[in-house]
Amino acid sequence: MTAPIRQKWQSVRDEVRQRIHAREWPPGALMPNEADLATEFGCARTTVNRALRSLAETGLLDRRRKAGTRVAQQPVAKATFEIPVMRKEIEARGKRYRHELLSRAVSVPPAATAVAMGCGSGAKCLRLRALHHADERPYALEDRWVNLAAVPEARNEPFSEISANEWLLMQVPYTHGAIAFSATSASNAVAIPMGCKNGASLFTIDRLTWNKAEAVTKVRIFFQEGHQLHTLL
Amino acid sequence: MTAPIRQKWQSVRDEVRQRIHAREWPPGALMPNEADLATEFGCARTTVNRALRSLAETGLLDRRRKAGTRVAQQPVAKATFEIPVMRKEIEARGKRYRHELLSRAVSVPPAATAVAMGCGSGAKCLRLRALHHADERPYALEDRWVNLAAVPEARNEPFSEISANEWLLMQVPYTHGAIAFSATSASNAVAIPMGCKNGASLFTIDRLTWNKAEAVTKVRIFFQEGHQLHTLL
DNA sequence: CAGTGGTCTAGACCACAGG
DNA sequence: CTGTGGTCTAGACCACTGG
Repeated sequence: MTAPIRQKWQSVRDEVRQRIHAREWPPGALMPNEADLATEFGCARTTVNRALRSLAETGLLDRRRKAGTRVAQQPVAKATFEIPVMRKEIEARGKRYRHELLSRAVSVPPAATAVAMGCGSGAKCLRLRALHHADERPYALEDRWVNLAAVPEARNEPFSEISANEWLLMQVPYTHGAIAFSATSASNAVAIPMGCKNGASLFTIDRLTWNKAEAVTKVRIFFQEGHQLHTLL
Repeated sequence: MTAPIRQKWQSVRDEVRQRIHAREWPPGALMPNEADLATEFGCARTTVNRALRSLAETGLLDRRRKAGTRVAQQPVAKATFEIPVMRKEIEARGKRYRHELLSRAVSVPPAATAVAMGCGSGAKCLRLRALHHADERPYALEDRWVNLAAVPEARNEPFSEISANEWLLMQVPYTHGAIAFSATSASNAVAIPMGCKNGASLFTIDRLTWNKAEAVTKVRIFFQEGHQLHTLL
């Protein structure tokens, strides 16, 4: 069923992976060098290099100059998650998306937030709280701070029609960010709009976004009870 | 402070990223083709290809044959997490690691588990429950099913000294797997060994591991209250 | 059909770190 | 010092797909 792999570097990658799984090259073993493998596989060294590099990126191989390439002793699992725009995530599940702005106000964030964003302790930020609905059922609650020093245009944007989630992506480029996953217990302020019990266990994403040296936005998203984030290894 | 980038493909990647952030190539815009960029940057097309490929992998670019390379309209954030062996994770935080086996029994898993693992409904599995301690405080609770048809050696392994986590990694290769993150509410069976309140909100990882067409193990790990999983974007 | 990205090659030079 | 991976090049052919 699966189409045969035509690309040579993928064949090499698969063959190497195969040998590792077959214990031909057990964990910790030193593999032949690139030039020898290229000869054996009848291809250019560049091709072997690409294959081995891709395996090293997944953590299966450990490569060092002069020391050579070794099979990792304890491969560290690397899981890559895609964090799509909320609208797309919901529509991809075949549900209808709706965005509801709960509150919008300019204020000075609490000290902990200001520190995390690295903006002055008296800096004005725009705070937005919004619900993302899937088929009219609350799917996620978003609690966001937007740094007005970095994004002055946000002051004039109502965010009633378009979610801050999407608006920021369109308007403001970002250079880097940090993200954290955790589990939190629903407080009243969260449980009431979400329609879940107080104390319910909610999957939570915290995300901080920067543009150069300036924090753009900090957002915490609470997902409805039972929400899971999946991926393949 | 940061060492200058010597590799040309990284310079090209950074320059392209720069232009995108500067709106020189706004979202949706069509970029010049590889050959033209190679001329402009004074390098081989291969080098440009590697730079653009790396940007496409992070979701910033959208590349299609004949259609060319475009800046993504809504870059999908991709977060990569490393899921290390529990021992290393704890020791990396400067804490002392200890593994405690709570129970070990051979039995037939519940239907839902058997289905998820794709083993026959009457298949014998080894069930292990264990605590991972950090400085003698419960750090995570592991609830695992090991498919004895795939790993018969596990029947004779006590798992008192070495955790199943590490033993399986050493003994059994795997070809692929699935992983899911969620938030669960601590039942009594979890809360008591973990020393947290019943109903506490716990970050939870479910992981299913396969070797070829055979399920090797299914594990659910509950982390102590407040646990976070971090990464950079 | 034809333009674009995807890949492969043979050869070269270099940075790094082991011995 | 020397072997190894990391990178770069110039050129080539190919697969895919938009027009």
